[in-house]
Amino acid sequence: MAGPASRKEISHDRIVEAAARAIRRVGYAGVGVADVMKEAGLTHGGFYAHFPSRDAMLVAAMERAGRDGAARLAQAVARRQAEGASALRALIESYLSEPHLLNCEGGCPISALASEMPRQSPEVRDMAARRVTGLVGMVQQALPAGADPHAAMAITSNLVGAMQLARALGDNAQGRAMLAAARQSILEQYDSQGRAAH
Amino acid sequence: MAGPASRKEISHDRIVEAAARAIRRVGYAGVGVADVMKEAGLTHGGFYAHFPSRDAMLVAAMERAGRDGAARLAQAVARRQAEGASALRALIESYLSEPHLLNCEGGCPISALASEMPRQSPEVRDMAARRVTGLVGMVQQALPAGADPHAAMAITSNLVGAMQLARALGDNAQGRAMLAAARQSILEQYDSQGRAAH
DNA sequence: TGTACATCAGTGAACGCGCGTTCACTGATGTAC
DNA sequence: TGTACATCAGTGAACGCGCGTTCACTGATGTAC
Repeated sequence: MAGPASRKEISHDRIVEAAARAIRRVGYAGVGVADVMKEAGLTHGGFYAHFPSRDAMLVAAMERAGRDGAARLAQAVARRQAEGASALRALIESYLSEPHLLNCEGGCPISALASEMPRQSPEVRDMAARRVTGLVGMVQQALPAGADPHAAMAITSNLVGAMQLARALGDNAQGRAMLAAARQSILEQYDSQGRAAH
Repeated sequence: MAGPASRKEISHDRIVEAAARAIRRVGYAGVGVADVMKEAGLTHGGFYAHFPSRDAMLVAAMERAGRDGAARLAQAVARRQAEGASALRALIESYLSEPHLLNCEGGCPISALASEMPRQSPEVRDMAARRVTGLVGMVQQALPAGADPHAAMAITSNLVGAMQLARALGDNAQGRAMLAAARQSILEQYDSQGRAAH
């Protein structure tokens, strides 16, 4: 990544970025090579100078989406912690927030793609599994040092499940109730201050 | 549904059943009209005598999958309750079981399809939302009478999230750990006997 | 600095292929008398 | 009971269309002298 990026590297980056957004917006099965290239400002013919196959693009897109999603989440968490929230509360309230509910395209790729993962190629599945492990790790770090790793896994599955069900129900009272229920339940069980604060 | 089923009704039923399995196996985006008809023992040409469109089939398939999944789950729950488990424990251990992890095609359509739901037609989304509400209802009934409805929502999202992440991780130690973590966490928080029993 | 050439990134037409959908037809089932 | 006809469920070929992939070509960039 160091050094001046060549013209091709710049294009490659734009393609990956477009693909990372596309998989979260329309799903693995919904992304087309031509659409992604168009969104990157190119024509479809040049695609195979950048990737050996559509599947290889999916792998790169998943990696990028995971990295971006994690970075964005970390930012939101830091903001909330600066306002005095505990690490866990900051994470839970950032992840299960209304902006994240609405912004699937720019959010966590696990919530956006979880049920499609078992149907992907081994390469895509491996990358996806790594992203899941990464999210569990972020949750683990928000817990007190030495916390049971099972807690981080359980919280992660609750985060992902709640966001997906909320999106399935839609941007309405039902969807928001799903997010609120999960926030409340997790904090009640795992946040030392319980649901008292905020 | 009463009365002797006509030849066409029998075929229709076989098509819906095949579609209900197909959506859970390959996802909404992965099912094709011809595949479903073939699995039902018919040729694709006759499809439009049964449904006005592929999308209408998806709606019927979702309804059937939800009904079947719920019935199968209720059976498993009853079996476990007969062995002395609490209603909640029976539900959690049935849903987050290894057989359910492996049998996506015959299991809960919400776990199989959650992340694809926001991308479907209004008709499919409506049916899917009804199925989500149904699963929340089953959890609610397994909780003590008068329990906070938020608890049922939180538990449901944890169930669905854990099953999806476990499937994403695969049928290995990681996947099974995800299921175990969620089972433990839910029972610890909501089962009156905590994690003592069993 | 200027010229000639090689390299490179991207273009756009073309390819097979499988999809959802349509439709003329077939063969079986049911009905009328 | 037997015959003639109408109805019905399903068949299989065909349709446009969009997909992933390939490839001959173009025009810009970089290099040699």
